[in-house]
Amino acid sequence: MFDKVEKNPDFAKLELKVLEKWEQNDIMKRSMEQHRGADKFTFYEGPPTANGMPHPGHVLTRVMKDVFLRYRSMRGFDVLRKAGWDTHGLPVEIAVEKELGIDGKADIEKFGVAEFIAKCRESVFKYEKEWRKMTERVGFWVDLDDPYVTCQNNYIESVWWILKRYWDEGLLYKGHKVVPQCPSCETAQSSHEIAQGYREVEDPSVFVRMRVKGSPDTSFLVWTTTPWTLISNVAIALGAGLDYAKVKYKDEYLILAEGRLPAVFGEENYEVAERYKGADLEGTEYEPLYTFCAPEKKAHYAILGDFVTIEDGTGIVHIAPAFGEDDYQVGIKFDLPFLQPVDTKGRFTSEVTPWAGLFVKDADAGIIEELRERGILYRSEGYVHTYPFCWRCHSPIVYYARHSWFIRTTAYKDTMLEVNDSINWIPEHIRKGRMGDFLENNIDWAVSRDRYWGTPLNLWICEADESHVLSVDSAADLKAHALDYPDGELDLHRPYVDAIHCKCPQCGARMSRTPEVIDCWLDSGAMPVAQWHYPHENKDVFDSLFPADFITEAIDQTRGWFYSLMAISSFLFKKSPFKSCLVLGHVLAEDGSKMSKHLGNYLDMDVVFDRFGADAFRWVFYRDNNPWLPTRFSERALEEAHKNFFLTLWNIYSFFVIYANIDEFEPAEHEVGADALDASDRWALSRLNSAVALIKENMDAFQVTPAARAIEALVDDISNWYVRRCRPRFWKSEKDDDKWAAYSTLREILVTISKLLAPFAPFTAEVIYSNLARDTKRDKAEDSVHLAAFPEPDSSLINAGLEEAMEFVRDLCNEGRSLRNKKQVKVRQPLQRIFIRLKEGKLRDGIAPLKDMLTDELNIRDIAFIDSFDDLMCVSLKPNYKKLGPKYGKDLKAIEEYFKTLEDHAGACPSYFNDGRLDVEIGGSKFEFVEGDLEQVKTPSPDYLVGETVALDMRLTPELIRAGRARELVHKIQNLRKEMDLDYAARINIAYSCGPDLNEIFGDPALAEYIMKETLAVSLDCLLQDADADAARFDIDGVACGVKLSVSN
RNA sequence: GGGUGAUUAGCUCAGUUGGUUAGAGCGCAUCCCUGAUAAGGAUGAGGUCGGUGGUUCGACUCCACUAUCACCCA
Repeated sequence: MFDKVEKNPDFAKLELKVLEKWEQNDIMKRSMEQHRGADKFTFYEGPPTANGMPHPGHVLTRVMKDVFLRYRSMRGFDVLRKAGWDTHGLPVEIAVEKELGIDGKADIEKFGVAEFIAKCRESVFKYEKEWRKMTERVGFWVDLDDPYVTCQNNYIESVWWILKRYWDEGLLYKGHKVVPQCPSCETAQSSHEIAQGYREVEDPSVFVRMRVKGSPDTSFLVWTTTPWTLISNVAIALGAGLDYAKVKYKDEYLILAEGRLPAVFGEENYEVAERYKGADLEGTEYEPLYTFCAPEKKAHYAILGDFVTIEDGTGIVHIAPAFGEDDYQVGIKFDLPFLQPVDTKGRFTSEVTPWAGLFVKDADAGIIEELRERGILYRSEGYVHTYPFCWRCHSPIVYYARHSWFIRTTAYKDTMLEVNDSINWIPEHIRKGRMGDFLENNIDWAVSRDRYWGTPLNLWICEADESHVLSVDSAADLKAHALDYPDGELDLHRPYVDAIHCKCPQCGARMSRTPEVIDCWLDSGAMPVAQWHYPHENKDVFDSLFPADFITEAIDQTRGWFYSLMAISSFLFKKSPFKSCLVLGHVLAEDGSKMSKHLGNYLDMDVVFDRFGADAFRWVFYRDNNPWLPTRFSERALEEAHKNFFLTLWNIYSFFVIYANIDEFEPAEHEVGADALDASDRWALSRLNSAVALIKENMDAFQVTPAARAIEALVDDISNWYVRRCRPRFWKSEKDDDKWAAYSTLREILVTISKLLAPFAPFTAEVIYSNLARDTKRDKAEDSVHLAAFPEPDSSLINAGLEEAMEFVRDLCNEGRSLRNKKQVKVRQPLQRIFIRLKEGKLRDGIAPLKDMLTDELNIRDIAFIDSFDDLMCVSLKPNYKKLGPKYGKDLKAIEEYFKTLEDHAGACPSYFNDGRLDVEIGGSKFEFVEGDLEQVKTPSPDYLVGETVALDMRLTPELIRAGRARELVHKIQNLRKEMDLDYAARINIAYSCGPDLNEIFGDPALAEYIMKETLAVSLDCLLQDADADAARFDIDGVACGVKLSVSN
C-alpha cells in the first residue's frame, strides 16, 4: 500500500516535513559522504556578505548552484559543498558607522579603532540567521557549519602568502591612484557616494595657447574647465586619426581640430594654412606654461590618446596626471612626470608662489587673469556642466592622486587572456564580450584601501630607509621578524597588527607596517587557496580541489569575483581557477525594474515560501528563462509554475496512488515481463528514456532551462496522453497482467520523474519518491531520492519509430477533433469510419498497433487508409463568367442560380463530365454549354468531413444513433452520480422512464449492458413513476427521459 | 560617452547552419470530455518578429544605422 495522497496539497507544509526528514535522517551529510573518493565535481562558493538581508536575487544564485550540485551528486561525483562568507570591506564599516552614529575616519579614530573593529566583526554576521534560514528553506545544500570566513586569521595568512608572492616577484608596488576626494573631509569617496552628489554648476572654461617650441608665432590651442590643473600640465593629447588644422588668425598661427573651427572662431576671420592628422603632430614639443615644479622626466610634448574627441573644446586635451584618471593612465603609459603641488586639503603648496595656500578652485580667477596678462589666454567663458560635490559637506570634489599600492596585473595580462579563453563561459559572449573586453583594457589593480576593517597589507617599511620593505606570509613569519610580538595569539587585524614592529633584515633599523588594508575583492579572489589555509596547511586538499569544475554568480561579478579569482590564479598557477562559469542575469521586479528595498517592489520571500513553496520558487528560475537573461519575478509566474507543472505532476501521482491502493498493487509482487506491456506502455517508456537522455545531455552542458522544460514536456505527455489514454486499464475490474503492466509502467515513470526532478524541485521529488520507491528487480529504494542515482537512459527502451507514430496519431486525433468541432458533432456520437490519407506508406505500419487509440479517442468504428480524398468529394459545376458573359448576357444570372441550386451535379449533367457538352432548359430557355463554358469545382460531399489528412464519414445509421444516445445517457447518469457524491465504487440501481424512441435503447440487451457496466449499475428497470419528484429529467435528442438512481446494498 | 545583452501574440518565452503558412504556455472566446473532476482536452481569435536601410532568388535569422530597456564601466 502507498500512503494516501492529499488531493489539493499545501506544498509549503509538505516541504517543511521534508526538511524535517532530511534533518532527522542526516540526508545532506549522507549524500555528501556517499561518493567520497569518487571523481570530484568541485564547486567554489562565491562568498555572500551576511550583513544585509537576502532577497530573491540571492535565491536565484543559491538555487542555481544547488541544482548542479545535486545533479552531479546523483551522478555519482564526490561533491564538496563548503560555504563561505565575505566579511571585510567598506560597506561593513559604513554600516557600523551608521549604527554608531559616527561619520568618517576622524570619528572612528576618536571612537577607538579596536572598538570599531570589534563592532565590525560583530556586524558581519548580523543577518547570518536570515541567510541560514533562507538557504535551508530553499533547499540549498551547503555546509554552513564549516564555512570559510575571510576575516579569520588562517584566511588572512593565506592572503598574506599571496601578497608576499606578488611582492617577491616585484609585482606589488606603490603608485598613485586618482580618486575623487573631498578637500574638506580629507577623504576619498566611493563611486556610490559621488553618484549622489552631482549638481549642475557653471565653471570657468579657458582656451589657452601652448606655444610650439622654436616657432613663437605658432601655438596649440587647448581647452579646459579646470584652469588650476594647468599648473601641473605635462603633455597634450591629440586623437591619432582626427583632422587638425593650423590656421592663421590675426598675426599668429593656432593648431586645433578642424571640426572645432566653426565652434571656436564663430564669426571671426581665419584661414586654414595647413592640415594634419593627429598622428603627424605626435612628439611636437611646446613651451611649458609654468615652471613652479621642475619635471623630473621628459614633458611638454604632444601624445596620442584614443579618448580625445571633437565634441567640445579644441580636440586637444591638456594632461595633468595627478588630477584625472585618464590623465594618470596616460602618464603611466608615456612615462610622464607627475606634478602634484596640491595638498590633501586641495590647497596649492608653497612652490606655487602666487597662489600658495589657496584652495585650487578659488585660484581659478587669479590664474585666468595672470594667463590673460601673459597673452597665453585665447578666450575664457562660463561652462555649465554637472560636477560632483561632497554629500556630507557640499564642498566641490577634487580629483586627486593618492598613494596606493598596486598589483601589476598588466605584467601578466596575456596569461589572463589565455586563461579567459580556456574557460567555458555560459553564455559564451562573456568570453569575448564583457570579460574579454575588460581584460584587454586591463590596468593595474589598486589593492590598498585607507581604511580599518580589512586584511592588513603585510608590508613593514624600514624607518631608516623606506626602500627597505619586509613582506611576511604568516603570523609565524611576522613573529620571527618582530621586535614586540605579544604572547599568545595575535588578531591579524588593525590596530593590533599595527602595533608590531620588525627589525629590518637589511639594516637592522625598526620597521613599521604601512597603514593600508587591502581590497576585499582580493580576499574573495583568494578563496581557492585561502579556504584551505594553503599553503600553510592542507596542500593535498587544495591540490585535489583546484581548479573548480563549476562556479556561478550574477553578472556583476564579472569585474568582481570572477576577475579577482582569475587575476590571482593566473599569477599563482598560470591557469584558470574554474572550468565552467554560469553567469546569471539579475532578478527584476514584475514591471522589469530593478528590485530595491527602497521601492519595496518585490515579494516578501517568506510569503512566497508559505504560499507557493520553495520548489515553485526554484522552478520559476529554472524553467521560465535562461538563467543568464534578466528574469522578471512575479506572483503570476509562481502561480503558473504551481498550477501548470506541480499540480499536473501531483494529479498523476495522486491518480496512481488512489487506484494502486484500490487494486492493492505491489511493485515487486506484480512485476510483469516485457511481453505484457501494451503499445502505450512501450511508448511511455520510450518517451521517458528519450527525455532522460535529453535532460542529462543538457545538465551536463549546464543548460538548466532546456532540461527543466524537457521535464515539463514529459510530465505533460504522461498526464495528457498516457494517463488519459490508459484510465480504463486502471479502473477495469479484471486484475490481469495488462493492469499490472499499466501500474508498473506508471510507477516506474513517476519514480524516474522524481529522480529527474530531484535536483530541481528537491522537496516534491522527495515526497513522491518516498511514497513510491520500492525494491524491485530493476531498482532499489533509497532512504531519499537524493541518495538515488540519476536515471540513465535505457536505449533498449527507446523506440524512435513508435514515438514518431504516436506523435502522428496524436496529430490525427487533433485533426479529427477539429473536424467534429467545426460541424458541432459531439464525440459522444459514434461515427462509422475515419479515412486517413497517407502521403508516405511507412507510417501505416507504425500506427497499426495504435489504431485503437485513434478510434477510441475520436469514437469511431473503423479506420480506412486511402491515397486520395477525391472519392469523398463531389464535383460541381460553376459558370465560367469570362466565357459565358459575352455568350448569354443577362441570362447568366439564371444560369448561375441553376447550378447553385443543383444538388447532384454529377448525376444531373453526366454529358458534360463525359464529353464536355451539356444542353439544359432553364426557365423555359434552352442553353448549350461546350468545353470550357463551365468550371469544375471540387467540394466535400455532405456525407464526409474532409480535412488535410483525415476525413470522417458522417452518415449515421440507426444503430449509430442508438449507440450515441446510449452514451449520452451514460454521461447524464455519471453526472448524477457525481451530484449525489457517490463513492467511486458504489453500485447503483437505475429506475427510468422514457418515450418510445429511447425504449429501444433500454430494451437492447447490448446497450443496456453497456450502460450498466459504465455506470456500475446492478439493475436498470423501467420503474420510474412519471410523478416521481426526485427523478432527474432530461432530454435526449428531443425525447424526454427520467432517471432515478439509488445506491444498491 | 564606451562596452555587453535584450526587444517575436495582451503577458512569459521558443524559433536549430538564412528556405513553404513564425510556434508553445498563461489569459480570452467557443466547444468537448468527465471515475485525475475546485482537474483535463480541442478549436479559435490575437503577430507589419522595435524601426529604417542593405546583402540575397529568399531575412525573425546576416550586415549597417537607429530607438527603447537592463547591466557594467567612464
